[in-house]
Amino acid sequence: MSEQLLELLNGAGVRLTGPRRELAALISKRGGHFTAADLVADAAKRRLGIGRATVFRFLDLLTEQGVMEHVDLPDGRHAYVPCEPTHHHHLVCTRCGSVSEVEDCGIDSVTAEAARRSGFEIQSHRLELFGRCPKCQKVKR
Amino acid sequence: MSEQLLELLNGAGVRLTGPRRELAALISKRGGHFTAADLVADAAKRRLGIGRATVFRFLDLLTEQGVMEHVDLPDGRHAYVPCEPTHHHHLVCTRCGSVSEVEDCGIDSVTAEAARRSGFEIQSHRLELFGRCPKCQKVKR
DNA sequence: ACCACATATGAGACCCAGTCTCATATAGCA
DNA sequence: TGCTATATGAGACTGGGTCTCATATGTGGT
Ligand SMILES: [Zn+2]
Ligand SMILES: [Zn+2]
Ligand SMILES: [Zn+2]
Ligand SMILES: [Zn+2]
Repeated sequence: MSEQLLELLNGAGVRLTGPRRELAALISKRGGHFTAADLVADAAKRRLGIGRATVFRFLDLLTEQGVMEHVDLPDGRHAYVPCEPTHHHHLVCTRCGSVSEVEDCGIDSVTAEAARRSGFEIQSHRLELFGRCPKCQKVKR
Repeated sequence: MSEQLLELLNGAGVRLTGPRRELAALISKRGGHFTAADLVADAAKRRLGIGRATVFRFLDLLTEQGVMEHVDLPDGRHAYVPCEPTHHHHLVCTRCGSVSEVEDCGIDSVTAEAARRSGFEIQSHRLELFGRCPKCQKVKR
């Protein structure tokens, strides 16, 4: 899992440093979305002396490479989620935090219709879906 | 324009105070999206002695009443946009900042399809569209 | 018109996410 | 092994937003 990340970075003319390996491992161990503070805390707990700035720089790097994205949770928090470098949208489980990805599933017709009605020329869009993953649906409310 | 806001607040068991009237006027004068800092600056410029906290409290109040929403601009900035209290989405002009609203235009079928494929039970979604408004399309790049 | 009291306000401390700077360390390559 | 571009850590700094608390004010009842 974290090998994928490192392999990708390797092929992008980027150095494979100690802190980056460790952060990649921490991220893949989380599996779903997380906040920057979560990652910083993870690193602190393991007493790897990784600085705040390095964490943010690494998140930026992954984002540039297209394997990480920002998501604004319904409660307003700002989270990061690892993902594939193709255009897609996120399904975020509001209970356990797991994230699935979906391709467009026809949203292009929605944006086209919105453009037609409004006269806007649409350049980009952002769609996020929030709910309960299959596992969490089985848990009693 | 700002009368609408005040009228609405009046009907919601909320006090019609001086600062609220003034802020309502400033907001309606802006017309599109704005940041909290913009509003604070507007108020400061007029030397109404309105405190930061009051501005944020008023924005929260309007949000609770459903006539204001948060939008995260593509550049990551956090903006507020006045709008109708029904479910809808925003078309934000990235050049002049004006905002249009669109109803769902068929996004329900998109979310339904995503739910079917993923097994998620979808509770809410967020869709934002960014582009150029009709006016700004006429401006040379 | 007045009062009483719940509610709203302003000032400023505070918190948290994210950025910047700069001196030091290190990966990758000759 | 050594050189150099690149990455790092510490900590200052910024900007958005919240909290506290003493004071002010809208509003409903008289
Ligand atoms: Zn779940
Ligand atoms: Zn899409
Ligand atoms: Zn809206
Ligand atoms: Zn425009």
